[in-house]
Amino acid sequence: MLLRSQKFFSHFSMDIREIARRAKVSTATVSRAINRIPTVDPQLSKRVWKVVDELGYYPNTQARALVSGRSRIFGLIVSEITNPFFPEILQTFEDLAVENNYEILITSTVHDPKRMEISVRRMIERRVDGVAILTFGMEDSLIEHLRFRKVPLVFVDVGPDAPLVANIRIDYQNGIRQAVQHLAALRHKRIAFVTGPLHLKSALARKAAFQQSMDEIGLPSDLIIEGDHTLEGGKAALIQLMDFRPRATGVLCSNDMTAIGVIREAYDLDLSVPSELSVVGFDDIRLAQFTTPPLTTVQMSQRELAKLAFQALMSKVEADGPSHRVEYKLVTSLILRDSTALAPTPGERKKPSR
Amino acid sequence: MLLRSQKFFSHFSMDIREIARRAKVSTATVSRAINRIPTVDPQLSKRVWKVVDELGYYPNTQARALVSGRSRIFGLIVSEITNPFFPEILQTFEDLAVENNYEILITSTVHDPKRMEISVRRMIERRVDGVAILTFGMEDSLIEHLRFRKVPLVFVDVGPDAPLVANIRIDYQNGIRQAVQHLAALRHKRIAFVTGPLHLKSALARKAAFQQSMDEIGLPSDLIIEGDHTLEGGKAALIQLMDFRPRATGVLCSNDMTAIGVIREAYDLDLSVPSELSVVGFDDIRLAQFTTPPLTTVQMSQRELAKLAFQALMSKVEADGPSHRVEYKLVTSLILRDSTALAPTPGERKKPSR
DNA sequence: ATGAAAGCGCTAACAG
DNA sequence: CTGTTAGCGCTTTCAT
Repeated sequence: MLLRSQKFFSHFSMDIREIARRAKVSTATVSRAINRIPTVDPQLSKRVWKVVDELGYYPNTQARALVSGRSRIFGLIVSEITNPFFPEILQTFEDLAVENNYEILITSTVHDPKRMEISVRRMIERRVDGVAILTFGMEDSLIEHLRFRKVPLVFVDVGPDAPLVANIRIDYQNGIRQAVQHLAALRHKRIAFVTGPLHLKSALARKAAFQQSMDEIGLPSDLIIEGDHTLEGGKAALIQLMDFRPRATGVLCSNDMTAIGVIREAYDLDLSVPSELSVVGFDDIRLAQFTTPPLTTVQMSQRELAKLAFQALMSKVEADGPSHRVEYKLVTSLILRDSTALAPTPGERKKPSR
Repeated sequence: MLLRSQKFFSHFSMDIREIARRAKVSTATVSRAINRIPTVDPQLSKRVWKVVDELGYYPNTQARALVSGRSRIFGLIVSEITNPFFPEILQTFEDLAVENNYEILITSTVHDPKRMEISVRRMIERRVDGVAILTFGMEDSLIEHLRFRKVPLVFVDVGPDAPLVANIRIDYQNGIRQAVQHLAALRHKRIAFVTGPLHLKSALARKAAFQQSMDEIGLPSDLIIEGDHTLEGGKAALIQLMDFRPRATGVLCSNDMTAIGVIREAYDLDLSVPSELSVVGFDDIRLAQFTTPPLTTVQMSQRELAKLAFQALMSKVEADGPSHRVEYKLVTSLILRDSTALAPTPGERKKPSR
């Protein structure tokens, strides 16, 4: 009671009733006007909007969500925000959220099973309208929690095949084939591959794509080193690679961080990139443009990926009928920069070892 | 009616009443038990929790927020998520959010005044409990919207001095002085500074700190080039710098991206870093570890900054009384990596121009 | 200590 | 086309 009377004095907590009163209409009409229901009399609508603008009224989304049963929030679960792969994705989600009047509930599992669990709980408590799961690997039981509550889901590569679950399949082969053929065209014969952690589907798929691409052009894919998608892994991989004879003159990496590690180790070994060693990455994170030299890499467009994911969620939410299962495809392709060059002629080394 | 009876069959949309029924208590007791109000009978509490766990009940945060008047959401407004300065900050916010049972509403203005406006609107509509504004520059009128609604705010460097507004002041001087003295100790006499966009307070402050630090040790600060905090700006700056005689042997940059641009241009000019040119950055973004060579830079801890911001908001929210104005301080300091070395001896150049 | 009941701010039947 | 009214799921007096 006291609270309500206070509102007469400070109108910083306006509600729809107050607007109704001042515009001399019912709350229903205010609601309709604000939601631009076409059937409202333009006269009344104008009156309502006038008051709304004058008072700086903003509808309370919580209340809306409560009654409408839709929060207009999408969850986004990533494995680590600081992984350079994700900021671009988040930005794209943000852009689309603004465009479509949603909010993003971002969550970062930091590879911790407990955090994943919390992550899912948070999504459910906030009653998100859908979740994009961009973490490489997640407990099935957690996914069940979401599916149980009929929350639309979208995965990359690893999603279960079920209703209300969309899947974005990455075509690794295309980009990796281009990379291999690019190196081959530069007369590289000894082309190595540094893998990611081999328990990840995506890392496995990249490796397989490499092998197939080498097969296609009759080159042996015997120079395969296991990495872990980190800079340190890339450094270690190059060191191992130096022991092989004949030496690799080109290295294709399972992701960009690995490639950056390779470049870094090459620098430490006084091995010049690209004149003595060509390096190709994968992902095309923003950082790839900023290395010295700028990295030739296989692009897997983060913007495109995010767009597909967002659209997948939107269509599941808007869809009334039993939504058809949809598969989305994302193609990869090579981006040429300066970390690749003609293979060095055998026997000739530009710099003597220091 | 129909809706309610459906719930008998599919319990995926449990509510507090259903829990109450099954635990044979009132909804009030359920609420109390869940919120761990100490006065509830342990017996009843146990009964409630049993049902809650069995049914996988998660309270509806929207409803909670509606009645409690607190959303447990903090807004975070940044200028661009893809700016490498921010992911670490967001991750820290995320960590603290999990710890304290909040959510983060992230918003990215992408330097667009319209987006800023939308950003503020979104914050208000979702009834956030506080907003951290980490965008360099924002319309006063927008800030007014938030202040008007008594939303606690925290700024970095640029906040107005008002109640409910916290401010984090950065001590640029400390780190920049260390950088200057580091270069001086390496016998650099010609030390240049590449500024950021000079309409930004933070850029101005860095430049001033440089000038003062040079003064302190009796070196002239005549080599100042205006940059724009981008890689391209850094490249352009170094080109300009090459015209000055005697040439600069050390360059301090207003941020890391600029420094990376300088390194990149040096590479293009076949000028070796650090043996012919020492480069120092500012911010210590993650990327700084990944450049070739790794960048010596002034650290402004993003984790620390984020922590201060989050705590500032928390304390404003929890505080009941008229909150005392608080100023937080963040100190900067030099991180040594490999982009700096002894100044080259005059007259001696290792490589002839190519 | 527990329960009944009144709302939080909004939308959506349902009447008129 | 507009208004009345019954909730959405929860917390919180106020009685008991």
